[in-house]
Amino acid sequence: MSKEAQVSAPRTRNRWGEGERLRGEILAAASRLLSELDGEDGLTIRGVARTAGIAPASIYQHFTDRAALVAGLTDHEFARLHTAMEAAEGRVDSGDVVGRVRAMLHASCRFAMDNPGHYRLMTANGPPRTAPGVRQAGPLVDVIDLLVAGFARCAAAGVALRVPAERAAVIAFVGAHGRVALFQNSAKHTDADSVMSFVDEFVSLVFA
Amino acid sequence: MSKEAQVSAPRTRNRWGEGERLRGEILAAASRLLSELDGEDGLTIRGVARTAGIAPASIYQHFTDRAALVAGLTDHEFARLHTAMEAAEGRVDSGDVVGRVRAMLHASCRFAMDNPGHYRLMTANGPPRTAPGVRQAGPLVDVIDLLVAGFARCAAAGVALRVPAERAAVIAFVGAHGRVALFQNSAKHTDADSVMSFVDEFVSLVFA
DNA sequence: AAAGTTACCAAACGATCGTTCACAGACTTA
DNA sequence: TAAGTCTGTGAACGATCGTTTGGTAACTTT
Repeated sequence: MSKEAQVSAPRTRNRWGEGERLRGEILAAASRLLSELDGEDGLTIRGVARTAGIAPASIYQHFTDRAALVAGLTDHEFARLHTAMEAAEGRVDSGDVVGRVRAMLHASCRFAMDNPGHYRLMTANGPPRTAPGVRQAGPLVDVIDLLVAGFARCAAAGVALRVPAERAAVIAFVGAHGRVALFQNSAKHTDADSVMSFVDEFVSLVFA
Repeated sequence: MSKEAQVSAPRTRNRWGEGERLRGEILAAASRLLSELDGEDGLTIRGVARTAGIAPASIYQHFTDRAALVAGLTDHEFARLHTAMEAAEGRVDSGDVVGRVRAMLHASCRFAMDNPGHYRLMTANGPPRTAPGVRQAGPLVDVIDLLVAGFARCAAAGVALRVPAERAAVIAFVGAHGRVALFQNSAKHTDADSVMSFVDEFVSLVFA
């Protein structure tokens, strides 16, 4: 990886009405950059512009400032995680309700382990300000709700839970999250499978 | 918080042979700075010098560069956590082996919730490079070992464990860690007590 | 008192950063 | 063809950064 990303072609402009497309390219470039230099440092306007092959000024047509960029990137990555979990769930036979929950958790772990920089970004920054008293919202809660729904389907299918579905979802997610965090801190990253089985242990723990 | 920390007195020099003292002051200042501007950004050489009331150049007598500074700060904070856990354990009657483990976990959670910036710094950066094959070392493992010892003492005292002490320690720590991470992401930080009871739930889970 | 050591700082270097502003090329409409 | 709009840039601004260099004042030794 040299210092300069690439000088390449002076970039083919987007056509009319496709100005929004650059926004996606910027987010993709930021995502790529975050993979290489993990840690929120280095995620600079100029750096993103460099890896996207555009001028720094061009970013300001889509993001008002750097904070908006990282916020947009965070949303983007949460959306990726969300769809990855849904896709994983969809690949499991719909009769296997427990397997579907496990699949979602596995997908979540794999995402976190494959994208440590993104995961850190997603968990490091607090949620958007919400009015007090109202139901907590935000992308993280959406992810957990996915699990809540999964556990609720288990209960509905006759698989007994030791705790309410909401509680089970938090336990499983928290266990997976913590185990992955421990994984990130371990020098040997070869034991990815053990993370998965650890998560399975947590899941089987909430069933009666 | 104004931009300039304080211009105050031009600082009273340390006496002979007490040059090492500045090192501690630097770490303390860095710790303070990390509390106010949490997030590893802003933890700059110049910023630390500012809050310590010294010149940026003075830092280089104790830390070769910025990386060494944050490494030193990380060690410093891990040591703080370690002693906090030991102190909490010591405050519980030594006959109450389970209570001592719980006290350590509670202390760990409180530290993490009280010092989100420090906690992030400690968990964000991987461990120091260790030769492959050898026992994993590093401050994080030392903290977990504290829990392993605590659970082992439970087993030795006749309190049956469902899993080996090492496993129990990881489960409890991972649960606590994940729950705290979730807490950090929640907008309402008023439910600190619920974190504690959640952790207790994890602990009681590993006992037969 | 002279020499040496320690503790610390002022000033500057080059680099990078976020952000703004005026402007240019491609395309559409009139 | 002329005017207007959209998509993107080049160049510069002030600020901050990490780090180095060459010192100075205080203190200890001789």
